Amino acid sequence: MSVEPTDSNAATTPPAAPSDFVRDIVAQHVAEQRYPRIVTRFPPEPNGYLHIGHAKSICLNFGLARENNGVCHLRFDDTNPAKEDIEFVESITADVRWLVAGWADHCLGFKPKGTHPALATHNGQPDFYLASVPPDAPHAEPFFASDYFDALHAYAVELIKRGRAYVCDLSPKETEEYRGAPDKPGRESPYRHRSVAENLDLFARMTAGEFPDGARTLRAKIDMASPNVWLRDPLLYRIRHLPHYHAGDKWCVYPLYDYAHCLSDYLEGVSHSVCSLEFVPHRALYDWILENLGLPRPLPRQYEFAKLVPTYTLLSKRNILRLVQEKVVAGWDDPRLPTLSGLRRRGIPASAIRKFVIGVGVTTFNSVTDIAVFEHAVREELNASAARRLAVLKPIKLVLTNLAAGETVECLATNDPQSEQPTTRKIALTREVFIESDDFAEVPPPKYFRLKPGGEVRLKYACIIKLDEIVKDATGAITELRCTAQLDTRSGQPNADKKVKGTIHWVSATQCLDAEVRLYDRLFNVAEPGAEDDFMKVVNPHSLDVVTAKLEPSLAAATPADRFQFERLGYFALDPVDSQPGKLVFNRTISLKDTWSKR
RNA sequence: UGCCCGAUGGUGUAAUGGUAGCACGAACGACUCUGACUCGUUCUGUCUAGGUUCGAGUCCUAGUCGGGCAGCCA
Repeated sequence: MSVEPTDSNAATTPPAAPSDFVRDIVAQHVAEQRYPRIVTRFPPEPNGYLHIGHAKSICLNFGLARENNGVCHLRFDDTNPAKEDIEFVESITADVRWLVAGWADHCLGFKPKGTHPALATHNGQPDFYLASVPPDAPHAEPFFASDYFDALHAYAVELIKRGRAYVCDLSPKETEEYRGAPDKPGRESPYRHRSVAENLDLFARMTAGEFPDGARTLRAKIDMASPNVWLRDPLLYRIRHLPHYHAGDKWCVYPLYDYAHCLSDYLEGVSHSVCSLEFVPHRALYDWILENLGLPRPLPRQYEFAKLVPTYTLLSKRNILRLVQEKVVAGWDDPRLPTLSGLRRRGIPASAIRKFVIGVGVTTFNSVTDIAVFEHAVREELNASAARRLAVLKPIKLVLTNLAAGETVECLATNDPQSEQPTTRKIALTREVFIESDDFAEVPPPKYFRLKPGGEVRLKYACIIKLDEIVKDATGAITELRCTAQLDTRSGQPNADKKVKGTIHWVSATQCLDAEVRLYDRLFNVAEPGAEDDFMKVVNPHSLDVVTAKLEPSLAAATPADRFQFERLGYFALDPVDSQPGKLVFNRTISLKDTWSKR
């Protein structure tokens, strides 16, 4: 059967659920009931801040969960005590919760604080398992791979007993030499054929701290001639005499990523382990470890997708760190950075980030996404939700000569023109007002609709004015514009319908607020800063312009949660860090599209 | 010169052997008390060469181009 879609319904039809190769795979597994439940995970290492690239992974993993009545675990992949810190688990947790709030909160999986995988029996076999709880359950916390160190160690002993792992005494340098090269097979370690008993003994002594860092490793016994170098007896455990920020000082052997990740997924009952393309060669190892342990429950599988690469931005932790350290930006949450904390501070709604990253789709093709797509998503969200206000960024004084000094003319301004039933507020027109200096030109270019000598414009929500005189000081600088207000062109007055080509924004010079406004622009001058020899050479020196603006008085009541459109200028929000009552600081989230200045 | 992966307008993505569509972008126009929004028109595409088929973006073969893989990082 087929039903012809009608155009009249198109606007109200909700957008189709996302469709991509990962969702296709999951749908098939749901259909064949391969897993008791769809469980995904977002597994950051707590060694930096999350950025918009992570948002793509978060939205994919949480999206998979919410579309399949599943759950997505936030798990810290913290197997390297040398790099990780509690500071990052806090910021990452806050960022994830902010991003999914109101969209997939109900899919976020935490676990009871302090719990570790429990040993149980599954189909008559011993099995470790750790179930999730909702994040708002009492004493809930995210998952930590470091909570699995006991289970992981037990699995390692099992691999040794099965003759699938051995303790190797090769030094780091020797290990590298024995590994060979992608086009050249490796050589077997001389320690590869130790007895199970000897391996068990040595691994126990490694764990007990008998050997110094780097002296020995635990390795999987796979195939030193494999064309996939990750299968050439990969390291499972290394010795690190270092305390761990979460696991404490119990351990001096720590598992490596490939060993810990697949088993962490299994322990949590993860069904689909979705990661980025650089892990494709690791997939064979992911499967090998799980398949060689004789595990009783259905095994998770790894699927890979291409990372997000937006133009005019840099995403790697290393590069962002350099921008922070060299003080190109003020910190990890600088509003010019693509970090989630930076974007949030800039005033960008989480919903806009979600709309963007979901909209770009999920493929296995390395692509570059035009940042304009992101900017469009931000404007679309804000246009629908931001309250309209009047503000002047770079003021020039204008005197309405036919108004008395103390006289005020009450005007009604619309708060939400996109709404079905717009609301209004009162603003005062006075003899002296500020207008934007860009809205006046003594020598106007062609097709200039704004204020010019002898010309007329409308003051938004007020009346049409005519420019009579330009007053300059001794140096020739303009000090004020003297105009006549045509009060009968106000809304509701006889000539309200009079048309002029230009409408400009303004604020009363006697009833206004001063505020610091930070005008942000892109951080780089080239589309692909990462492709430069040194991205520091292409930093945009004008990425931040700080002005003292004049705001309409109602903005004194603004809170950091508010989003505003300063009409004809852009979208603005209070800086949640630096703004104080009485000393307001606004960030420009994004400008309005400007098809005029482009000419 | 080993192995793996990929290739659809300027960009991103859809089409699962049967009309190459959507979005961003750009240009032009309409509307406008935001040069915004909205609306309309237009623009540009299946890497190449063979093959299978009634029919190929889709399947096969070869090539070209691009990405990835040799951390005791994740």
